[in-house]
Amino acid sequence: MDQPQESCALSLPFVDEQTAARLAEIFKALSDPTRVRLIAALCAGERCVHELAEQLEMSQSAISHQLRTLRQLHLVRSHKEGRHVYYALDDDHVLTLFAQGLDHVQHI
Amino acid sequence: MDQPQESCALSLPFVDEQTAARLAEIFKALSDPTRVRLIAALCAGERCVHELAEQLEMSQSAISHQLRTLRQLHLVRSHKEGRHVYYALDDDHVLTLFAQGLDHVQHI
DNA sequence: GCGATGATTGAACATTTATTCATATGATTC
DNA sequence: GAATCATATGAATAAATGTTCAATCATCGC
Repeated sequence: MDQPQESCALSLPFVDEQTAARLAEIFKALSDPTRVRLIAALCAGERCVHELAEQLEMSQSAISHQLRTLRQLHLVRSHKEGRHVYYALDDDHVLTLFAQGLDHVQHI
Repeated sequence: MDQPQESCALSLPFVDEQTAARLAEIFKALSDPTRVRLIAALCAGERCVHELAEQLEMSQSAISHQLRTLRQLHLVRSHKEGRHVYYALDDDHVLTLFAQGLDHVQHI
């Protein structure tokens, strides 16, 4: 508490501009309520677009746009089955980050 | 890998709209490169505004504005000493989140 | 008090962002 | 082939965001 500098110096030796930018980019992916809800929904398993739109009570178009953002950031992946496109979480990286954020929010 | 839904259902039972909003708000705090660099700088210990401005090579005004954002989100706290205002990380909550994000970025 | 330094504030501006709307593409069913 | 369903896309709009600029407030040394 009194000396945060020492407890941090070990794990965070140096953050250059590029690292800061990439870090910000990752956090930005989770900085929107709609995207957070999408990630949360996909935690229960893969879903197609109109299922997500129904669950979030938002337009299919809005959901599709946000899914594209998440896809471009490699947070979700998609595969086609007939006329449906199923989305799922891409890797566990962001999931742990997400869960930890949730932990913080709920434990206050 | 094959069944992300099951590994998640345990830790993420339900995320309502309010929780999603608060979660997004926390991540949003770290979604800007300047704020990330500020947090990183403050990991080395408390700093006054013009030190931070020097280190980040940005105007004092820009830094002050961002510090206000961080202060309002309770990520940093400040105290006055003479004409200097020293900023420090507020709690460890966000630090662990920050460190984990950094971990992800660096281990790819 | 006066000038200089450190910090905050508000307005202005440019940029980004999220959603809506309309439209297009692709696949299925009849 | 026509109609329908599921999705994607692009333009448009409104809202939010980050930085700059100018002005202000507070504190220190002279």
